[in-house]
Amino acid sequence: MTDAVDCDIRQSLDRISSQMRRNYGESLRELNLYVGQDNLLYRLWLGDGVTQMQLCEHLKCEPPTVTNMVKSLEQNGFIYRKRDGQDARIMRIFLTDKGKALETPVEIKWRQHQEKLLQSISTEDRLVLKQFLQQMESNLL
Amino acid sequence: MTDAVDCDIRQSLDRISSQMRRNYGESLRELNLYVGQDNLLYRLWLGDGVTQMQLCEHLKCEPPTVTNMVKSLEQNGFIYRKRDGQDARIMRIFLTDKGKALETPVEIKWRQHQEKLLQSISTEDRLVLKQFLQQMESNLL
DNA sequence: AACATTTAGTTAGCAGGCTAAGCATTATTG
DNA sequence: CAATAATGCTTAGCCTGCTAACTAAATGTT
Repeated sequence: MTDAVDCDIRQSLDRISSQMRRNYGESLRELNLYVGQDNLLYRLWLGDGVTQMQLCEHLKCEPPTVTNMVKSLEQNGFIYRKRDGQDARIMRIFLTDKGKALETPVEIKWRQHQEKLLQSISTEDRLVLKQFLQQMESNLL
Repeated sequence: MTDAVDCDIRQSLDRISSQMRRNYGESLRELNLYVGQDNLLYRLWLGDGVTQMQLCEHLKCEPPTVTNMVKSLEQNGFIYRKRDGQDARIMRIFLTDKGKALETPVEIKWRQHQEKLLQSISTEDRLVLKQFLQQMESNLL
């Protein structure tokens, strides 16, 4: 009995995350971005000149992933890389004007997507839901 | 105010799903499987000789993805493909003994993973949580 | 019967994501 | 000071996942 419920929860989470990714990703294509790249840019909008290791931590992914994402974003003219003067191992990542210009349109898309996800869930319920999610999040560590 | 909560929910979902994928995927590597392949096999454990289109529907993904997954699983000896006698366009997918043998170990890993995710959440709370997730799921369609 | 359309899968090429291995460069330590 | 270790990043190769364009087979239509 409880098994059926548990099972649904895990599968439901899977379905939600993949559908979220699909929908949001599709929406981002209108800005010439791929899903995930917005999160890298988000870190840069908070502050430029960050190292790739710092991007790793923010994105919670491995260095090769960041290498690839940075390469793609650079080729599309959203960011540029500059070797650090002090430490020649370090690559610092900066926004181009094109990259800066995306902040507002991405935020709009993000809000739209969020609204769609949470429609018809009251503010109180959202708080309850948030608790559950935080619980699961810490369970996974 | 509400924005902060909403934002946390979306990000929380993202973090949970990627962490789930990482943890469960890592666990599946012990069985020589990649995350997602278990779901394809799961469909076959319910019944063999399914077409790739049916696998698409079950996995909720596009045909090329199934082509790749099937190729990989075939190369690793978990499944085999057989052209349909009636309709030569159709490829029917069958489990090998090696593929059949994975059912129990995968189920064990799945349960372990599920238990970890939902630990310290009561049965009643799980039901409430499930409602929220189903609401979000239908919101995305 | 001949042509057009739909269906099932494949291929190529791209994205995010991973591991393993390698390469500089910097820091540590004998 | 020289050998070693740690750090930051890249490359190669694999995974799921996508779209666009293709092939081959079955079905519809004229």
